[in-house]
Amino acid sequence: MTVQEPRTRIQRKNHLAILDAALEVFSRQGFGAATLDQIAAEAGMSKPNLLYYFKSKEAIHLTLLSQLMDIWLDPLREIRADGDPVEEILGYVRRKLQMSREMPRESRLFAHEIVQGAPHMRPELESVLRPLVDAKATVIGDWAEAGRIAPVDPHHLIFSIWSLTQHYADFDVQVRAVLGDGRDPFAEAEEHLDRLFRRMLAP
Amino acid sequence: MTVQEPRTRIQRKNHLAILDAALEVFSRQGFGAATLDQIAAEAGMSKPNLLYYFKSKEAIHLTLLSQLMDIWLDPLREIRADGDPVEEILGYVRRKLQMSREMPRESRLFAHEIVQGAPHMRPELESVLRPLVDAKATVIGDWAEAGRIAPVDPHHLIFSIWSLTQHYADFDVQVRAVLGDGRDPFAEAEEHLDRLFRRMLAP
DNA sequence: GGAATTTCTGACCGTCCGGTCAGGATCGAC
DNA sequence: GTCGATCCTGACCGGACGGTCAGAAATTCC
Repeated sequence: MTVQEPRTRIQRKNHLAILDAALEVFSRQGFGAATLDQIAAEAGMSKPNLLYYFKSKEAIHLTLLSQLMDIWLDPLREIRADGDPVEEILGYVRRKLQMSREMPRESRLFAHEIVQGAPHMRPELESVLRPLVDAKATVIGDWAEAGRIAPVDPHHLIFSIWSLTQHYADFDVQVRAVLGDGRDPFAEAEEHLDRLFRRMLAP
Repeated sequence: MTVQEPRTRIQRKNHLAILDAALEVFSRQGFGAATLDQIAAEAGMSKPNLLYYFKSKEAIHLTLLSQLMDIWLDPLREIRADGDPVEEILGYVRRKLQMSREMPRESRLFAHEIVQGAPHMRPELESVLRPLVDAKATVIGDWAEAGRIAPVDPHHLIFSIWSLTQHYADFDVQVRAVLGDGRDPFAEAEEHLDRLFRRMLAP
């Protein structure tokens, strides 16, 4: 980011416009295939003006990714050790599926980054993602040991939740091609996943 | 493809070398971000020579994708209506997970294509994927109605199998970053998914 | 209303991209 | 061993790319 804390009204507006346009383009095409001209056009400004606000294509991408990591993990942070185990995990599933529905661009941006080997995010995977997952895995592991949910590998349970929910955003085209028109993939997914996890976790 | 059925020994060798190199590069970077120079270098030949065998970058990509669709669906085709329901579905899960382990490049190539909205595969999703999935969904639906497995939406069950197994190939970097060194994600996944689907499907 | 600052633009640059081409090297059949 | 077909290369092309720059337009502040 060129400017750390946008001061003027115009700066705030254009920063947002650029980041939104970049999210649109990066999530559709990936970082490498996206072009500054596309982003500039999507944001309704000229390329040099775009580069007045962000010093490079990479800078835009990094800003998006760093904002994303926090948003992405919030639903996981909400899991409470003192809640009802099944309902806590099911709540997490529901929140994650809702994010796939409401923020599919963010999901695809993340997918692009990881599929390509996380060239810009590897450090944060280790320093931010892993500790949080480990903490919550401990909570889940304790629930399993106490017999409050069925025995399960907590890390792989979390992977399962990620993959099952993000699938509906990242592979949206495939899901809709298979289901055909006139169906609501996300509504069906909510019921399906609710059933799946209730069965899986019932002690 | 320039040559429909490679005749000479050299043609066969170079075709394979190019397709393997292209799979490597496309699966890492996606179609748009990959370059012919990278593919040529990976295949150990010059760019003009590469273009002697395939008439364009797109032609290589399309060849890979059309080969992929068949390989990809083979495990699904193997599901037999006259087998034991739970074991048939678990066999499918196992075969699919094995593909993630042994063919992660193919998995990622497919992921890139779908995440980007399937610009080259949309027709085949409708004409090849959907009919096959519908057929197998009918089989699974019959099993559920007969009470031989628990009630489940067959299409979403198939989506679940896809997402849970492909996750270990496509998001390999993330899985390993979270699990840390010295673990075998695929071995753990096999046990985890076996448990998950047995619980989910038990009548 | 005018100076200072911020915002914006058209023209441009070097590089890399997908692809072409003329011709040279190599191979296989006889 | 020679001759035609196949295989391969260096040099090159037009276009698109990320990014720069000098200066014009708009905004802000007094």
